[in-house]
Amino acid sequence: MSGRSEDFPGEADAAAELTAAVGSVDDQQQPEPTMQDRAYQTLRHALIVGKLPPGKGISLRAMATDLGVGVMPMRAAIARLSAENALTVHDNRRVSIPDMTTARFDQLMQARLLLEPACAMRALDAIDDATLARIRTHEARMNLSYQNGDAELYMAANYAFHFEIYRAGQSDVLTGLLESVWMQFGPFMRKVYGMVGSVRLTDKHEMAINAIERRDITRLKLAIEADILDGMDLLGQSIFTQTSEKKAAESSATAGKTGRRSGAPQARPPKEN
Amino acid sequence: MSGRSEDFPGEADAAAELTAAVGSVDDQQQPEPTMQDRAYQTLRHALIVGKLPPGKGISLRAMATDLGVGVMPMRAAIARLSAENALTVHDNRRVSIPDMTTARFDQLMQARLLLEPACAMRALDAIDDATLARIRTHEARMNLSYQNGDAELYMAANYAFHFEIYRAGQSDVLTGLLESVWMQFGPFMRKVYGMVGSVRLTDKHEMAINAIERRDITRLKLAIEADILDGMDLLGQSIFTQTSEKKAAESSATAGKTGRRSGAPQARPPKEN
DNA sequence: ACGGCTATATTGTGATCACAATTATTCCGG
DNA sequence: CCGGAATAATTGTGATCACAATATAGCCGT
Repeated sequence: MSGRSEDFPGEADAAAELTAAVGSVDDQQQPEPTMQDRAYQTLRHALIVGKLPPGKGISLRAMATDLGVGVMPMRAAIARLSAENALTVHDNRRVSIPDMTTARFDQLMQARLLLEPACAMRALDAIDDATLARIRTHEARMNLSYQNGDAELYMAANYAFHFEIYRAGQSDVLTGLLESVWMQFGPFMRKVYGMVGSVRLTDKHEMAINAIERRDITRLKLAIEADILDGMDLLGQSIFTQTSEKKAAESSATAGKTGRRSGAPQARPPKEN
Repeated sequence: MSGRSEDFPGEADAAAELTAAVGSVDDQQQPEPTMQDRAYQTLRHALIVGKLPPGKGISLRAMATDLGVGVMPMRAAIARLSAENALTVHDNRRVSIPDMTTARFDQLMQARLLLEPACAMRALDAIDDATLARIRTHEARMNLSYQNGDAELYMAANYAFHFEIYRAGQSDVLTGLLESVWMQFGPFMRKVYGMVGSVRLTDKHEMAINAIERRDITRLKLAIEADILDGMDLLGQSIFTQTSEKKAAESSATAGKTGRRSGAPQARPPKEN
């Protein structure tokens, strides 16, 4: 389990892996962050970057000792992530990374398709040269990490790219909702780590940058939508074993209605990994 | 109730008022809820119903003694609500109800307009007779509380009405995002407590029910959008002193771009209120 | 009477201990 | 060799104490 190529770097003892390079994806407050913020940011980064597998159980004390923080800050961090639906709390009072189902995948994609184009449109003419330069930097970092095969860095740059645009829209409400969505979406990416960019479709990020330069709002919207749909196809066809290939087409996110219901919302003993 | 008609029931000593009728707006888990869940549900209900004024400071120990719970459960509840952006945590490490600004109001309305019609459309043909009966019950409760002038009950029934529909869409992701939005939106309602339904526009809830009965998806979408826009006009014109009346038309949520930026995200000492 | 300084009170953060419940492990009888 | 019962370990929840930082009240000098 630990040595496979398509598997995870440090699955059981993700301690050192988690703490590495935490502040790269998000940092914006200087008044010396608290310990619970450090714990939160570490876990958050691991989630967005796809470092944590779906269904993995999260133990309070174990994670605290792994991360080198006390139990109390870790408790606050886990509580916060649970509130953001980035962690699932079962009725056993035990928390874990949410499971991966086609229904949840479609829901997350629909949320992205509803919110992200709107955020981008809000942001369009609020993007000044400095912001555009940062956006280009993120895209360059993406291409670089793509060539190097560094999937985690690729994910981090992808997150930074999108949210650099969305935050320019100056809607804390929408970006807050989207951060929750991305944290829920991150663990899905883990399953396609080996094949990130295996089929390199036309880069929708360049299209988005061009649209921003030309202040073309409809093209920007289309670029964001196309980028989301690309990822949707890539993940949807790789994660879930599609027996009937026509289902991939009609299970579109905007169409919704996956038809499958989960019965009790969350009532299943979580496996430790 | 006890005091002025348009004013709040118990502003400073909201202890007994907060604990009253907490499980009416939301209850769904039987394995004896924990103390932190009780505290969370109480505060959550107070937020959705509009019982808490914007800008009000939330003290951990004070709120704990007021609610009759320990400090630790209250800490967890506040942490959870802060993560859902229902409470604002300042860089002073001090939390408060978010402030009321036109920018935030527009952002919340845009989020509602983006998510709620989509949720309703998802739900349409998943609404069976039992669900429709519950929806009618909520609407009846709304009309009743409207006649009695009970604004809090009106708000609770309104929440129940909408989410009875949205939850039928079976998208935990979208409903989770919407719950955050509604908790942020609740305190805005407090400012128009006296004038709820003062101008009784055509009831969009009946229109929604009719659309559900006839399985008319476009009419349902229009009904939800119209309901949101009605509340937007009602609140937007009452809360904020609109000097130029044309601004009310062009500050539409879908258009976004309120133009006002808040500078530092959250850095202002909260008044205890 | 008013402004600036000190002292008191209250705040959030974090550690440590205790407890009940659940899970994992061990051990014994078959 | 296997299955079930009893023990041990680990889990989340909550209380209590300690501490530094902030806000409030009080006071005195002008």
